[in-house]
Amino acid sequence: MKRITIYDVAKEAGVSLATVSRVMNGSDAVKSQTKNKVEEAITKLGYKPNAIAQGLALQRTTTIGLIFPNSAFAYNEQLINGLCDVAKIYDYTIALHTISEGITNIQEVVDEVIKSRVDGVVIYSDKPLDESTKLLDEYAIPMVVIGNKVASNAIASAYINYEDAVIELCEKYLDKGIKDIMIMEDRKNENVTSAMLKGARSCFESKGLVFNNYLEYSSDERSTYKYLKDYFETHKHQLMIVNRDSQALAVLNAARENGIKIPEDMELVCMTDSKFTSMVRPEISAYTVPSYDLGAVSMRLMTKMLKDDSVEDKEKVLNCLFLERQTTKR
Amino acid sequence: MKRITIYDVAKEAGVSLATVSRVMNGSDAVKSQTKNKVEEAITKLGYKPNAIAQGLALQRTTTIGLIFPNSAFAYNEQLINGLCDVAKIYDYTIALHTISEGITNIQEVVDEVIKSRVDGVVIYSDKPLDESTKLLDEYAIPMVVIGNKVASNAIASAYINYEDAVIELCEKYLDKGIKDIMIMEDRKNENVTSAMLKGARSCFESKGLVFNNYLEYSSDERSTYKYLKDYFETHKHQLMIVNRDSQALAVLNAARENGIKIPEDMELVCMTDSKFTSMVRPEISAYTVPSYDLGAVSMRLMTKMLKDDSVEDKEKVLNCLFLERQTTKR
DNA sequence: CTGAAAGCGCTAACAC
DNA sequence: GTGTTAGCGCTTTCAG
Repeated sequence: MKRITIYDVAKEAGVSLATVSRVMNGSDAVKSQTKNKVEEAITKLGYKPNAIAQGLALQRTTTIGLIFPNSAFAYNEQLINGLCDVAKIYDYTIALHTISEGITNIQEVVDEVIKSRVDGVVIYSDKPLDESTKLLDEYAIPMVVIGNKVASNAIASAYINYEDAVIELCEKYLDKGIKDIMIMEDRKNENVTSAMLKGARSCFESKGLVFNNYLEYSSDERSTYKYLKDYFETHKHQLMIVNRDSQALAVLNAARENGIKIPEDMELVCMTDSKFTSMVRPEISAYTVPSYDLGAVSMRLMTKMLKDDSVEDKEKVLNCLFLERQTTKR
Repeated sequence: MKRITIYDVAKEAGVSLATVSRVMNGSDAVKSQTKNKVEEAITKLGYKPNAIAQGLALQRTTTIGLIFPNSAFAYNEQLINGLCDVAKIYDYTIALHTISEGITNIQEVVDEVIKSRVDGVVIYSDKPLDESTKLLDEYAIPMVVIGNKVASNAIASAYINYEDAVIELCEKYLDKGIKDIMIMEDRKNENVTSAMLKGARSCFESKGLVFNNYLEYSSDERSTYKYLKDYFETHKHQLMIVNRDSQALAVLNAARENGIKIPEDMELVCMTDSKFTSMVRPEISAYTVPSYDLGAVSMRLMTKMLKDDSVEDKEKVLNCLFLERQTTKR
């Protein structure tokens, strides 16, 4: 099918292209009679306006770029849904730019994004932001960063309040006299783990204690399990705090195989709930993370920035909620 | 920062815009001296070509649309990675259009896609294709459909060969004299389950038997578990075949709580492997699905269609491989 | 209320 | 080799 343009519609309706444009955009009052003629022509020809040409003429594309590490897809389904749903509500299209840890040159992605002339860009990052994203700032492209606390004029950010969650958790246990709390650190989510450590430290400090109990190991679930299997032969803690479901499972398996009973001998809390935590036995106590909301809020922030660049509150912090299940004692 | 155009570069370098365009596209031989001047100007000004203007001029956007049900994100991380990686290799950008079961009007999404003037569109679908996608065909937009067997001139497709996998599996068990094989059907993945049933039926038939053992229930993991917990009070099978990891977990839990031992009393095979299948105990025997490849192949198919529209083999079928673990007997 | 025409930034003939 | 110019499809003044 030949691509039909606004000219074709104009000819068919016997008006000028300007008039067609007007009825398309519902702008000025067009005489309802001619309006009807035009609309008939549009449906008759099956005309769909060319968003590219509109983009050129208007200097805006109504698409927002999304920079996302592909390793984060699996546990961010809901976040992406939130992002997409809100984008759809405000009639924005999402241009997806994935980055692969250690493979993709971020510089290149940023270049692409700039070339594509998106109206704004949303960046998800588990790690402190790369230098090269500063280029986006220079080009005055509105940005919202997810998972990072960033302060700037044209940059907004949204993230989960892991720090307070850990403070709450530690406080509860310290109050019960439980001090041997271990945080498992995997380097995949620097921001999250640093917030967790910060929370633990400040909580311990507030009680006149010092927190320095954390396990660092090279990540990937297989080796987490293997690492822990050795580790638990000689170690045990009163409470283990891990970040993701896969780590919690590794703890569960490794502990069991070393005769450590959960929750009797050792308790376990996962900071990021997923549908799997309640599907294994024992069910894993965890914090629900408002992942969908995080996406939705971030995109809403973006649309706001795009509308009036004076957004009052450029930093959105979302809290998570503890779900007591079977890996913690009542 | 003011958006700088090809005119600015031309002025800065003291040449015409055509020359700048030439060095950008590395086309004709440009005198290396002027080429240098231009390149200097480009870097000095930080010029990035406007992809929108290019799109208008060239009548192609180098972006391909991806229509994806948001419910499928969680278990298709690798597929998306495959899609993205290959798109990047061939310098295509991906415009993401999500659809929410029962909420999104597919017609609207298709409209958006057409307006956006993508060069092609990749559609992931667990279900038989919707009528409204025919519009894409009418507009002669190259399509590749993932997870669906579709035949047409401008449509290619790629999918996993679940049918043969099930045939192989059933054959093995029938040969051992095991006939009580149950397939669990969740309506979320119509295409997969229908392929599985087809496989089972044809295998049984080839042995002079009739297969009609399948459980249909309204999906979602919670209720799967609850449903099975009741079901296993009065039922037991020699082999259960399920589609996804969450279903396998539900079987595992429900069976255990009804005193059914796996694999001793009942064996279990999951058709779609995930990282969780080997993280639970017992580890779940499963078929590895070449999910990344499925994405990569699909996108490759797309790029091929975009280059020379005469792609010889428009149907790619990928096989899966059985991984024997602890929920099946040796 | 409607039409004519000037861009938006770039590519691709077509000249020189 | 390099410059000129006519579009690509649409929006938006500016006239009428």
